[in-house]
Amino acid sequence: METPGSQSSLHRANLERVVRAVRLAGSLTQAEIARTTGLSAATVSNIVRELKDGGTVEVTPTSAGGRRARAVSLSGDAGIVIGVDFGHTHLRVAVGNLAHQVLAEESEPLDVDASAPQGFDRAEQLVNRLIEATGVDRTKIAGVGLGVPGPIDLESGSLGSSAILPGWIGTKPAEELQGRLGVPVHVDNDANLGALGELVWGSGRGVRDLAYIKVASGVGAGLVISGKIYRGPGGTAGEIGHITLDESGPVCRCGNRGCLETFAAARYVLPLLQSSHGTDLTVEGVVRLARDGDPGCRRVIADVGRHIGSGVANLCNLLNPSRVVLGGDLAEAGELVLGPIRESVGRYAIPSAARQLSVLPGALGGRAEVLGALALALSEMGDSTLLDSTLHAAAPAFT
Amino acid sequence: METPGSQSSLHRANLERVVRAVRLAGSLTQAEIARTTGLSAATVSNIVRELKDGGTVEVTPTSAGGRRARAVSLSGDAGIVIGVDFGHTHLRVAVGNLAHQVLAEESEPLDVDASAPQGFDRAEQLVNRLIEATGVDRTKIAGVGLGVPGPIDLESGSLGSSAILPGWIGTKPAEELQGRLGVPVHVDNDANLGALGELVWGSGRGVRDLAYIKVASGVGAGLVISGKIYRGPGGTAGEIGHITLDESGPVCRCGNRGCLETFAAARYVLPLLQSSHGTDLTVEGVVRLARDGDPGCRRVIADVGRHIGSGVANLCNLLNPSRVVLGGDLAEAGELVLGPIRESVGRYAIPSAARQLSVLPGALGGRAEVLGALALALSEMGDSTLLDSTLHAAAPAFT
DNA sequence: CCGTCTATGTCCAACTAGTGAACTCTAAGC
DNA sequence: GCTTAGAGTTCACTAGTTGGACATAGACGG
Repeated sequence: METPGSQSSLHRANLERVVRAVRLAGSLTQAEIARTTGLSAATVSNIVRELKDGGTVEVTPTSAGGRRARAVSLSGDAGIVIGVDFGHTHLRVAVGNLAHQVLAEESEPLDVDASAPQGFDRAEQLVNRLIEATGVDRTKIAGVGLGVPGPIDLESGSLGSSAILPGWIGTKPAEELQGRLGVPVHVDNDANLGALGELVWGSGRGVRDLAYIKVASGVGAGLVISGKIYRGPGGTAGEIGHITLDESGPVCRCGNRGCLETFAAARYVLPLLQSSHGTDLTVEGVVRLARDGDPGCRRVIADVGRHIGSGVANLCNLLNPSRVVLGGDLAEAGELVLGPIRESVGRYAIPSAARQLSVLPGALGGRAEVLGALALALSEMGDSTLLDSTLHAAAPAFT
Repeated sequence: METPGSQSSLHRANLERVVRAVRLAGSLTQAEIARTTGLSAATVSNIVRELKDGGTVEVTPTSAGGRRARAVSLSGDAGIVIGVDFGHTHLRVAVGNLAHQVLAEESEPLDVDASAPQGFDRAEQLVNRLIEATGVDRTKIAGVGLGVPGPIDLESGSLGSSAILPGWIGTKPAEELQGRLGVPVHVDNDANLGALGELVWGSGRGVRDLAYIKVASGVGAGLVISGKIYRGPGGTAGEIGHITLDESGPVCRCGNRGCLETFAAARYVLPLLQSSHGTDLTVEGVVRLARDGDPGCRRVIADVGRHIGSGVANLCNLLNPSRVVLGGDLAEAGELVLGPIRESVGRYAIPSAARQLSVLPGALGGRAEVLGALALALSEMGDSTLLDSTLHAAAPAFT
């Protein structure tokens, strides 16, 4: 069964091919599947029957455009995936199906002082609430994607140092949640998930290489290379927030000086405006004021943009992505921040690398990470979990 | 024949599997092939027969250890690949076979004033000389890898601006050489090929992610991600030489200021020593003097190392490779330059990314690029050229 | 309203390719 | 000399894809 290179593995690959084609297009007729996958009509016929029997796919006898085409689409309840995202102040949960449809989504404020167990309790409750609300079958849950705002150690799966709260350091979020929900949980940091979210549903659609830059309390980047998250051998790729811009700049929480983060992250930038604009400013507030014309806020945002642009220029020289997507609250500032970023990139990156680059704001706002968590669950389960169930379901029918 | 998902494609994949297993191990018995590939003994038997008939593989009736095992190895003359490398002052050619053995290698000085056609003439001659010297069959040449010291435009295949000589700009080296030699030529820049060379034969063996930093007249990096050269969507990834270290630093040939290159490349560094050490210094000379204890040269090399280290730290934060290999003449300085690099990396990179990083000197010296060109020819042809010939050769035997 | 046309989906026979089991072969060990 | 164990081969079987024949049903033209 598990032998690579056997015909059954080929069959499996073909099943995946069909499922993927259907998923990408949303709905296809068998003839279209045959054309896009390159498989013969006969093979497609067999595979579709098998998938239909397994419940993965629905065949609607559509009498749509023409003669007698039956539209094949992923059946909505074939499998459910869940995305959970712990933010600095929010907890977000989304429920989706294998057809890449988001069935429900909800967020609630997360108390900054909450301990890790409390956080997981809240997450579990919210997940349960959404499951009930959408009325999906719990046994259909194929996987959960989990986003945490901090580095995850690949080997141990534990949360590293620069996380939101000291109390969460060393916890193993995936294990924790898996224990509560009883389904496989895959975890990654918020920047990577944001990248994945924008790639699948947002500003990164249609691109294979993408850098998602998230500016919030810290600055991080999620890198997508050839359609996959790139984490690096040690799992800490994308730490754009700690590239050095000024060797004698402000001391950063990482211990170095003049990191990009010290010029762009909320915790370092907001204090600049405290004396003039009061102490309880938020990034959102600054953005709102800037849009309304406040010159101080505009200036600060532009400066942040320029610094981010320097970092992006480095990224651009090294990796040459075709698209950079800006996420986080700051992205709401639109051209006020994107303009300076582009200007900086144009100045500091080599022209051949900068020429093809497009810098866009994220299209999903704060939802990027939850949706990315959904996408993670989908991609981590491969299509294989789905297909396994198909095979198992189909097997009795043949004996 | 070209349909994906068909049995023939499966068969092809299995052929490749076997060839790869044999190549990696050098020599295997059929039973061992079966174990490592996961294929059944019967299948292996068939595949080996097919490959043997096609001439790709040799079966030596070894009466080695035990009962009756026949060692299967790639036949040395099944296919020949050639690597050609144009350096700033050298032309290097290597001839190898599919078993990853280098059969011959030769270099000669290349006149810096040579025009592009002269250069290609010389390359053609040298290739012919080596082919004769090794006595290989010209018809067995499966492909040629070509290295050029400048950026290659992916679409047009023409040489970009920052190349060695103005006269070469706009030429299409691959076409040029392909026309003369009559076999497929694949071209890439020297940094990428150096990375590939070190990956396959040098300091990068056994690693999947590698950054090769070449310091010469310019500074460039070749990035290997998941075992493959990463060029980026625009083909200009790895331009580590032009990340900005000091916004008000020296003006760089790229138009920006304070690029890493202005602190590390020969053309900017050698003048520093001119007043004290004379005008006709070379990097090699500086390295030699430094090893003999010359304090000025040591200082300059250490400074270069520190600056390179800053760039590597950025690279490390963004990409988190597990290994960085230093190439070019400067690598000969060994610890004199590696020490400061490591120190800088330790200072400017975030600890979790720096921890697992090893910084090594290249093991191949000036040969890295030619050998990389060989590897490029091997990888570009995939195993498929090889397998095609097998299939074609085998086909008549069946009819 | 009816025949023709065309694209869809299904069925069947042919073919490709991998697999387990039985078999042969060789050298080592007792 | 006999046994044994691992290596490689052969053969019958099975899984799975494919091309072609066939049935179907709407569109189009008369």
